[in-house]
Amino acid sequence: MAPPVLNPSQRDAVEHELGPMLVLAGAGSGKTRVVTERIARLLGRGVSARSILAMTFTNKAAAEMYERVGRLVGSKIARELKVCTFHRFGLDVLGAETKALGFRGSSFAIFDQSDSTGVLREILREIRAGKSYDVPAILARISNAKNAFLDPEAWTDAQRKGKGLDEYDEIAMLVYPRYIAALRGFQAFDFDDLICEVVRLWQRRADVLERWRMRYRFVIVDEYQDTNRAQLELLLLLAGEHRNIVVVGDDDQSIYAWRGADVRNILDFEEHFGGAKVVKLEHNYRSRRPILEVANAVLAKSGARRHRKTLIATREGDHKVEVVVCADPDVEASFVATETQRLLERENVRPKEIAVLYRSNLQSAAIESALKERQIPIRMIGGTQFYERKEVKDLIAYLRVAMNPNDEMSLRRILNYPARGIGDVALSKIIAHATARDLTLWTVVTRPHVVHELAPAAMEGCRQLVRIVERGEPSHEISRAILADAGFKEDIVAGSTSNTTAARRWGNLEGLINVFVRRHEQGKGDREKFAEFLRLLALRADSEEEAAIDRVTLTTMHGAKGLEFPFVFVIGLEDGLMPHSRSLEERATDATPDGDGGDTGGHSIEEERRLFYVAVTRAKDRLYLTRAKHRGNRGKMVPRTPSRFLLDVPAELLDEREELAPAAPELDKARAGAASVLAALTGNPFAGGELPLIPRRRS
DNA sequence: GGGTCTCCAGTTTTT
DNA sequence: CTGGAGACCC
Repeated sequence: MAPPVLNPSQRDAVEHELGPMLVLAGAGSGKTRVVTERIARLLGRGVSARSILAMTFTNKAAAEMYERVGRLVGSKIARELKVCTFHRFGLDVLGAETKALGFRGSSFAIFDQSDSTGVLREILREIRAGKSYDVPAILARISNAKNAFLDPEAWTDAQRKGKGLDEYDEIAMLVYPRYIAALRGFQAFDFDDLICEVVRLWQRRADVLERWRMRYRFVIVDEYQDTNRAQLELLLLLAGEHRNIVVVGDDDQSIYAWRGADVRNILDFEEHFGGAKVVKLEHNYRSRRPILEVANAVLAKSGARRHRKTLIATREGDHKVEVVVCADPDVEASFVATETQRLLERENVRPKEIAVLYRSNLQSAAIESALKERQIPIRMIGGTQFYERKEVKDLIAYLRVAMNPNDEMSLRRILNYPARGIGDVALSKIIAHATARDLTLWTVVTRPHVVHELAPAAMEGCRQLVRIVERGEPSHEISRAILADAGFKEDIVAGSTSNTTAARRWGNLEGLINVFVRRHEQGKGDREKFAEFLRLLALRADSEEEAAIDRVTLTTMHGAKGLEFPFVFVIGLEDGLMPHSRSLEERATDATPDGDGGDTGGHSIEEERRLFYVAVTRAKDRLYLTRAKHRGNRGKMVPRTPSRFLLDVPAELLDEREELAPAAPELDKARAGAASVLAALTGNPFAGGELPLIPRRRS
């Protein structure tokens, strides 16, 4: 792929030694290579591996970087480096500084979204019963405030100064301080805290900051365009003095403003770190020329403030990018599936070389079934993370309580799950009793008879729970016993709308237990390691890798960032979907380039354009862009206009054709049916167990 | 306390 | 058309 010799700008970046540097790395320009070679070079120049910190956004990116550096310098030295996600780094700092934080004990919990949502829901119930709010929406606002490094007061000020405060702003401002207090009550941090609390700690404790500054003399940040204000503050504190900071990123691939990323970080890097060297990597080693021409055409129309870059092709090609205009989504899906099948059968392409990208998850179902009908193996990226699934979290909560009965969040979660007669009334009585006497929740649950007027059923429920939890030291065997005793299977069957969902959920639990078994076999099954594993689960979204599998990838355009495929379909290129209608609603008034008016989350049309650019640049050899002329909108079919981004591309760069009717897959139905049952398990990365037989739900 | 019904809304998502 | 959450009833 990339030539063995570095090009001049790459070499420039690799050889940089001291002081700040911004590497503007266009899509496919070999940035990971630059980062890894630069680390190797630093090491070769005598820099101690222990003083190098490289931060990324995802575990996957961190693992890849670590692995590639290892190949370059040997795993022994690589192990001394700190290569991790931002959040992991935050966790390390907080974990090492529990004393300075004034914590009781040395550990704290990490809350994921659903934990946080639960806490917030409770707060809302307390303060304003009656009206129902979109709790995740409020949480998102609080999260945005944290990402912008605004505490409740600063945030309130900023909000008041800005113009339109809607109901949700008001309510979010009201609950923000309470939310923080509630987390502290649980001795917990949410994801955002892992960054913000480090900054706060460093701000008030110069001595602590100094230690970390001394420790990490060289800081490298990947995907810098995705950093938020809080992360910038962290970097300014950590590296502002020695200024050995290298950031790598591409403002043209900034697609996460809606969750707090602030492109201004990369645009204004030279102001934040004065005298920074800037290197642009514009040679693209991934995509063939016709694909890059489309990508460049998309960016050429950008009205955003940006570091100007134009991708330079290094690979020729004679297939123009194809635009396929389909009658409707069914035709679109059947086109994708038929063409995929053709590639697999006639052109000797492997499934894993193909990807289908869409703007919204809603679009995946049609493609998914069209491919399944033809028995083409698929893998879907995204969707609910394994460890976020309800049933998985339920079992984990049991284990956490078994490990540590004072884990109150987990205890509350399982107290009445599966239902055992402890409803709202009983729960409030138990909590009231505990609070009044300053007892832990667990203490009360083990002695339910002391609670005033507790219903006999609830009392029995408590005893039952205690029996289940106190079965013994948590392990994979105990996990199975918990599932059986607590009645997970029965609850899942009763609560599932279909046999396949029940099978999938039960399969997830089997998968989780498989993970425990594997850890046990690897000698990581002892109490300490198991407890630590349970505690940090929130941080490992994608622990198990399914890299080797040979399947067609289905993912959102967001999910595709950082990936590449020889053959790519980008579907649904219609106004309203891409760009998404939400981005079109935006008040046309505040077009301030660095407008902080974007508290709405910053879904600008320009971000949609960049998203399209990201999608296009995933393709190495061939790119198909599809759209439907009609699409169902809540029931009825509505005519659709082509995406404005498609219209931004000169017609001569595209090869357009129409697809009017679906091509029927040639295949007998019985086999297709069997395929879809099997496919129900494909969402499970650990699919190892057999499909459990679950009785049909009684009707 | 728990099961059923109805109504509403419906981007993107890592840690 | 779907899923989730709240209202409502047993």
